[in-house]
Amino acid sequence: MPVLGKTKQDVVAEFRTTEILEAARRVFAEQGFHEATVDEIAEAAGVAKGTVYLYYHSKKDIYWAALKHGVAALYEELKKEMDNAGTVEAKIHAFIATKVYFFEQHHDFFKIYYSEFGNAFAHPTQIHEEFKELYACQAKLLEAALQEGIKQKSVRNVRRSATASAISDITRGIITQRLLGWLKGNVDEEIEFTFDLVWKGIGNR
Amino acid sequence: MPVLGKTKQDVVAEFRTTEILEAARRVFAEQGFHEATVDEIAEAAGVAKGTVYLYYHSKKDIYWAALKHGVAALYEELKKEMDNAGTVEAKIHAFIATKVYFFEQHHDFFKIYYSEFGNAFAHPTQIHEEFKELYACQAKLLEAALQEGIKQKSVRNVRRSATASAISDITRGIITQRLLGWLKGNVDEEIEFTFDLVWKGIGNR
Amino acid sequence: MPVLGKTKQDVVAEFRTTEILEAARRVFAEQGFHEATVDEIAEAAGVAKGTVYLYYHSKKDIYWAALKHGVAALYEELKKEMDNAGTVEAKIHAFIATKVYFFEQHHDFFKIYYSEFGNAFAHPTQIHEEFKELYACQAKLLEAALQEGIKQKSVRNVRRSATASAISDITRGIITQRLLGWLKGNVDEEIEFTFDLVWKGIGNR
Amino acid sequence: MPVLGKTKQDVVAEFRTTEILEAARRVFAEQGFHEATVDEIAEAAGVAKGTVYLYYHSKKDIYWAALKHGVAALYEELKKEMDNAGTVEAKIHAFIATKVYFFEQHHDFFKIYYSEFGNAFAHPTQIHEEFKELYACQAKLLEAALQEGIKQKSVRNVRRSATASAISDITRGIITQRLLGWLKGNVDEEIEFTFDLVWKGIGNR
DNA sequence: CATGAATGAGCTTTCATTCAT
DNA sequence: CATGAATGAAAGCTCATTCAT
Repeated sequence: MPVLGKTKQDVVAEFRTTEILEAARRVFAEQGFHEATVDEIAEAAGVAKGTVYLYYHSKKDIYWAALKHGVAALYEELKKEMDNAGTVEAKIHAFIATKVYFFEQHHDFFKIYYSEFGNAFAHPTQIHEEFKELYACQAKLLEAALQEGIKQKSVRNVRRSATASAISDITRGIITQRLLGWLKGNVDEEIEFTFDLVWKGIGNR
Repeated sequence: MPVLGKTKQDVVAEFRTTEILEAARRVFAEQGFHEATVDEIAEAAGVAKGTVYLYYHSKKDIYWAALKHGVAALYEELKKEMDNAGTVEAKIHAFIATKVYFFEQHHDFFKIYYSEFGNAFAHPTQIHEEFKELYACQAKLLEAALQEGIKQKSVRNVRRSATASAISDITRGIITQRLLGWLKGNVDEEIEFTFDLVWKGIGNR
Repeated sequence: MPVLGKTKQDVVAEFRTTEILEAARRVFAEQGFHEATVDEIAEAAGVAKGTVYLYYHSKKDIYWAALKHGVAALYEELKKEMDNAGTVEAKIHAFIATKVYFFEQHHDFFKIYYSEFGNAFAHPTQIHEEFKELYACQAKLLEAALQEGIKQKSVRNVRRSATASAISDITRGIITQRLLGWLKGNVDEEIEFTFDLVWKGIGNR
Repeated sequence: MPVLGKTKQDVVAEFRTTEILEAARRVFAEQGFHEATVDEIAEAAGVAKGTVYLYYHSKKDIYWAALKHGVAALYEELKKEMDNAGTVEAKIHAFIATKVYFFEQHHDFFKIYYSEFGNAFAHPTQIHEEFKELYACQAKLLEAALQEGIKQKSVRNVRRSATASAISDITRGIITQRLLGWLKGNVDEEIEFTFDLVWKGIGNR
C-alpha cells in the first residue's frame, strides 16, 4: 500500500495537522492564548475536539506548533530574499522589506509571534528556549550581512549582534504600529524611511 | 484627630494599596496576567484574598493599576532628565539612558509593560486605549526634542513620529535582550552604542 | 440614674433596635433575604455594620425580628378591630378589611411575610415553628368569630379551622394580586366582593 | 442509524436532562433556590458538576426549567380533568380536586412553585413574567367554567377573574397546610369541604 | 458602645483533557 | 481513526462575621 513513501493515512494525517494548525493560528491571534479554547480551534478546523488531541498533546503544544511553523516560514523567506540580494545594502533592505511584507500578509501570526516575547519573560521554560533559538537564526542572517559589510568597509565597525537586534527591533516597531492602527499609510514608504535611518546609522560616512 | 491631613486610617489604606500593588507587580511579572491568581497576590501581599478586593475591584483593576503606576513613574523620570539636558543631543541621550536605567531597576515592571503590547493586539478594549495614551506621552517627549533638533539643523528632516518610535523600539530592544539574558555586559556601553547608532542615523551630516 | 425604669442606654438601645429593624424591613422587602446584605441594612439604618451585630446575632436574626415585629403589629390591629365589631358578620368583615388595609400600608412587610411561607417549606426549623405560632394566633381570632356565629346559627356548621384558613387564603390572594399589579382598582370594592363571597359560602341559608 | 426518529444520543441526552431536572426539583425543594448548590444537584443526579452545565446554562436555568416543567404538567392535568367534567359544578370540583391531588403527589414541586410567588415580589424580572403567564393559563380554565356557569344561571354573576383567584387561593391554602403538617386527615374530605364552601359562595341560591 | 478593616469559606462557572463508543 | 459526552480542578469574586481600636 505505501506508495512513494506516503500512505493514505500519512496524507490524511498531514492534512489534519495543517488544518488544525491554521485554525489555531486564527483563533490564537484573535483571542490570545488563554482566551482561546480548544473547542473553538476544533470547530474552526472542522473537526471534533477529541481529534485535536490525536495530533497534539495539549493546548500549549498546538500553540507552540503554530508559532514554530510561522517562524520557520518567515526564516525561509528572509533567507531566500537576502540570498538573492547582491550587495550588503540590498541584503539589509531585503531583511526589513521582507519582514514587513511577511507580517502584512500574516497579521494573525504576528500577534502570536509578538506576544510570545511577552510570555517569554514570564515563563522562561524550555518552550521559550526553543523560541529563542529560532529567533537567533534570524539575527544570524543579519549579522552575516553586517559582517560582510564591515569587511567591505561599506558598514562602520559596529557591534554586529547589537546592531542586528536594533534593526530587528525597528522593523518590528513598524509592524506593531501598523497593526495597532497608529500608523496608516504606504508600507513601502515606511520601509524606505526605516532603511534610510538604519543605513545612515550604520553606513560608513 | 486628623493631623497633617492624614488620619491613621489613610496611612493604613495607603500602606495596603502600595503593599498589594507591589505584590501584584511581582506576581504578574513572574506568572503573567492569566497565570497569576488573586490568591497568590494576596499571599504575596500578606493579606487575605478578601482584603485585596477592598482596595481593587477586580483582578484586571490591580493589573491596570500596577501598569499605570509604573508608566507614570517612568514618564516622570524621562521628563525630568530630558528637561535637565541642554542640547537636543543630550535630550535624546537622556531618553535612551533613563529608560534603560529605569527598567534595569524595575525588571518586574518591564515584564508587565512589555506583555501589555502583546495583549493590546488581542483585545483592543478600553484598557488598552488608556495604555496607548500613556505610551503616546512618552513619544511626544521624543518628538519635541526631534522637532527642536530639526529646527536647529542638528537633526535631519526626518519624520518625527516614525523616528521617535524607532528610538523607542531600539531602546526597548536593549532592555528585552538584557532581561532575556541574551545580552550580558556593561549597560553604559550598550547605551552609548545605541545612542551612537541613533545619532548617526538621524544627525545632519 | 435609672429613672422610670429606663436608663439613657436603654433608650439608645431601643432607638437603634427600631432603626435597624425598619431599615431591614425595607431592604429585605426590596431584595429578598439572600440578595440583601448586612452592609445595605447597616447603611439604610445609618449605622456601621459592626453596630448591627451588637443588637442582632446574625442576619437571620434580623430577618426573624423584622418578621415577628410585623406579625405582632398586624395581630394587634386585627384584634382591636374585631373586638370593636359587634356582630359576627362585622367581625369577619373586619378581619378581611383590616388585613388588606394593613398590607396596603405595609407593602414592604407583606413581601417578607409572604415569602416566609415559601421558606417555611424549605427549612422547617425552629424559626418557622415560632412563625407558625404567630400565624396560628390570627387563625384563632377568626375561629372564635366563626364559633360564635355557629352558636348563633348565623354561620353554617362549617369546620372552623379549615374555614378560617380559607378566609385567610382568599384575603392574602387579594393582596398578592394587588402587589403583583394583576389587580388594579378600588380596594374597598375588592374587600366587599371578597366578604360577600365568604359570607355566602359560610352563612346560613 | 437513527431509528424511529431517535438516535441513541438523543435518548441519552433526554435521560440526562430528566435526571438532572428531577434531582434539581428535589434539591431546590429541600433547600430553596439560594441554599441549593449546583454541586448538590449534580450529586443528586449522579453526574459531575460540569455535566450539569452541558444541559443547562446556569443555576437559574435549571430552576426555571424545573418550575416550567411542573407548571405545564399541572396545566395539562387540570385541562384534561375539567374537559372530562360534564357540568360546571363538576368542572370546578375537578379543578380543586386535581390540583390538590397533583401536589399531594408532587410535594417537591409545590415547594418550588409556591416559593416562586414569594420571589416574584422581590425581583419582577423577565423570568417572573413568564411565570405569570403560565399561572394565568390556569386562571383562564376556571374563568371559562365560571363564565359558562353564569350563562346557565347556575353561578351568581360574580366577577370571574377575582373569583377564579379566590378558588385558586383556597385550594393552595389546603395544600400549604397539609405540607406544613397543620392539616392532617383525609384529603377527599378536605376537597369536599372546600368545594362545598366555594359552591355555596358562588352558586345561585 | 461604635466602628469598619480584615477575614476566608463558599459559590458559580469554565474548560483542558480523557475515554468509551 | 474520529468523536463529543463527561469530568473535576481551579479561579474570580462576595459577604456574613469578627475584633482591635
